[in-house]
Amino acid sequence: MADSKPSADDSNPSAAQQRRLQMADIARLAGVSTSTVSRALAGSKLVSEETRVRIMELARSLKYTINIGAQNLRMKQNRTIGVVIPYDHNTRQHLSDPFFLGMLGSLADALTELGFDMLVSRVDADELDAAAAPFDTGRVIGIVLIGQWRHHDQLNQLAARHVPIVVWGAQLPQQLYCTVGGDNVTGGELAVDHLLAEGRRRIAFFGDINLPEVGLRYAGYCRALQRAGVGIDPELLVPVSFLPSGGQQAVEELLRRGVAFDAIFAGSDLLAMMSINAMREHGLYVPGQVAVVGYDDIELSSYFHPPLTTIRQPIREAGRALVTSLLELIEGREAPSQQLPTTLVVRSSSRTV
Amino acid sequence: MADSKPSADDSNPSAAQQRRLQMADIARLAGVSTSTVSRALAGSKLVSEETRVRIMELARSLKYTINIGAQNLRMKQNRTIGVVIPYDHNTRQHLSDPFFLGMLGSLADALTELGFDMLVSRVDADELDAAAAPFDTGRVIGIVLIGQWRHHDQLNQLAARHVPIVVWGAQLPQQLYCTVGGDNVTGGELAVDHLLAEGRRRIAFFGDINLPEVGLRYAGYCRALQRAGVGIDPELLVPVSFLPSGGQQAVEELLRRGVAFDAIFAGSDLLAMMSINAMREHGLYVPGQVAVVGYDDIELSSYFHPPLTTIRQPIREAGRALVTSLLELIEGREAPSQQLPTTLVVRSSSRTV
DNA sequence: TTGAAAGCGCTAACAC
DNA sequence: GTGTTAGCGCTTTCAA
Repeated sequence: MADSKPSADDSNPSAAQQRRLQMADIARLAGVSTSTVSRALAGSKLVSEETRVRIMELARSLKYTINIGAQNLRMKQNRTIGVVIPYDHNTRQHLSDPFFLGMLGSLADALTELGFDMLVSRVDADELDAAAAPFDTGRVIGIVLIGQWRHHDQLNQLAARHVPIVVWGAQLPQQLYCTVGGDNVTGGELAVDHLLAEGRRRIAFFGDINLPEVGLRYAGYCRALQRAGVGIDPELLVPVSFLPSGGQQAVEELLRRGVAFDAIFAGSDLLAMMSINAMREHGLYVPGQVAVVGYDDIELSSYFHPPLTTIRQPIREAGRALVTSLLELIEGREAPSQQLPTTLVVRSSSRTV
Repeated sequence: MADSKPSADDSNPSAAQQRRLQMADIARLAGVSTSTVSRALAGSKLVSEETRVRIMELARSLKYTINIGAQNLRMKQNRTIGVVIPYDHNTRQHLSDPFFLGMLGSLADALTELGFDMLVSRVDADELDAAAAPFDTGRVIGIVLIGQWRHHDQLNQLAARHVPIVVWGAQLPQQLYCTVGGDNVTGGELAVDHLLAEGRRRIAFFGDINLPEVGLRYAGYCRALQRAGVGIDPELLVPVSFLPSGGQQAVEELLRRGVAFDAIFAGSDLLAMMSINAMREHGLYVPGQVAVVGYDDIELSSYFHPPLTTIRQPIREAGRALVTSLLELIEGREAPSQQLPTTLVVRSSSRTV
């Protein structure tokens, strides 16, 4: 049934779609060869002004567009970038993290601006090999991966296979792949310096420090405390799951432990917000009794009550940086990992007044 | 330079990428023809068990994957869906609306589940024709468009051209395209019924009722008021821009007008949150003096303070519904527009207590 | 059971 | 300037 004459597919009565126009049709209608049409549409100088205009006119009036698949195949080119967001197999977690979604938006904007298409896929984080599938099958010429998690080794393997890939995340030792990420250590320092300046001394840290980025933020936390001559109390480190109830659990664990604290530095804005809510339920006031600093500066942080002090990750710049690094890689050039500056955004949640 | 022998591209010294493996290579290595490889990889019964296993083994060990572009061209198939999010040319607005981003995530999940790829593109809302580009060029077999805005006519034109397209939005008269949307009228009614039940009578409406969805929500607002025998005061209708300052402006306009109000029904959660903040600055307390109901039930609404009462739009179901309707359309079947149920989620921002 | 050959829709030598 | 021809990487008749 394939390889039949190029007749309309009338074997399928329901699909009343007229056969798609192709270059040969335009050529026939214009009384020229397909080569001429191809050249005309490409704006080649090899075809006379007159014919070119005529053909373009014709194509436009018939709403003919070149079949990109065929063109790509022939030209061995492609202007599609893959964006992969791993998901956790166990929690079957949906794509709802506001920071990741924001990054997706930022990448969409950056790619659109440069005339690239964006192919989004989700893969099981435990099968990160699959992240390269759109590249292996030739659908995309490179991949941006959002969500480094704990998959350093698998990412290294991809890079070793020469898959052009750029990862949003932390720069780690023995890293073969290119990362773009925020300056997490400085981010941690900024947060803690600020809290110290506000007179806080018992600063809890909420986050899973096994995740590279969070680990670095904790390192910044420690460094700032040490520099200020404030001891680091391991009791103040509270590991937090990424579940919606994480913030509540963390606050309750802290209370259960009976450790005194007058501030929280949370690994994400979402976590900070959940924590503030949990504390409110327990009669703890922010910032009066506990000052809170979040991380990311997602859009809603400024609308929160109290408006959230946070470490801003430059998400628009991040999108652009990820894309430009990837394009370097694709061109066969070096793309050094880079850290984007993080900044402290002071709002009410941490102000002692 | 093209059409050269299939030798490695060593004219480009920087790109050390070994030539991509292709079927012919596997065939040669296995000592069979490409036809056999093709059949083996497709799991055809026409090839002997033994050869098939041998070839699959070989392909896997060499990490060979079929070039999908070529396969699609030959088979005239394609498993990619386009998701288009128009942007406002004037404001050059970035993709950051939490509800749209959430929808993007939901679509990604739904498509992944069904084994489709998602090609995301942004187009100028004033050139909605461009939304069909990925379809016209054969990149995708259908399009989901998020953001109906005021572009009813342009969308109708696309549908008239037989572009398989499904739009998230309101169902309008003389509509040629398929929409999936929340039940906006009921949403408006639910919100207002609830506020009335809480004893509020002077309910302001924040939103641009020229947008179809918002207009319907306002219609629901009016219907609920009338049913309760409460008059509709046009002074209470406040048009709001989609700028970040929209909430603030709306609140201030209401105060400037000097109209009394004891409740606000906002066209989106974001708007509700901004309004609550603006009121706080003006010494108005929520829900004490003013009860507030939002719309969408974005993830952060429950973390807001006070937790936001809102009309929930079922975003996960929406993603699935959009996709299944589109697939119907692609199969040449009818896809009636549908409304998904909206529900009232009562939280603190509207409770009189 | 396998291979040779044609062709999906396009582009680019190469000839005229 | 324009047409002829070959071929991008794959699938599928058709013949053996």
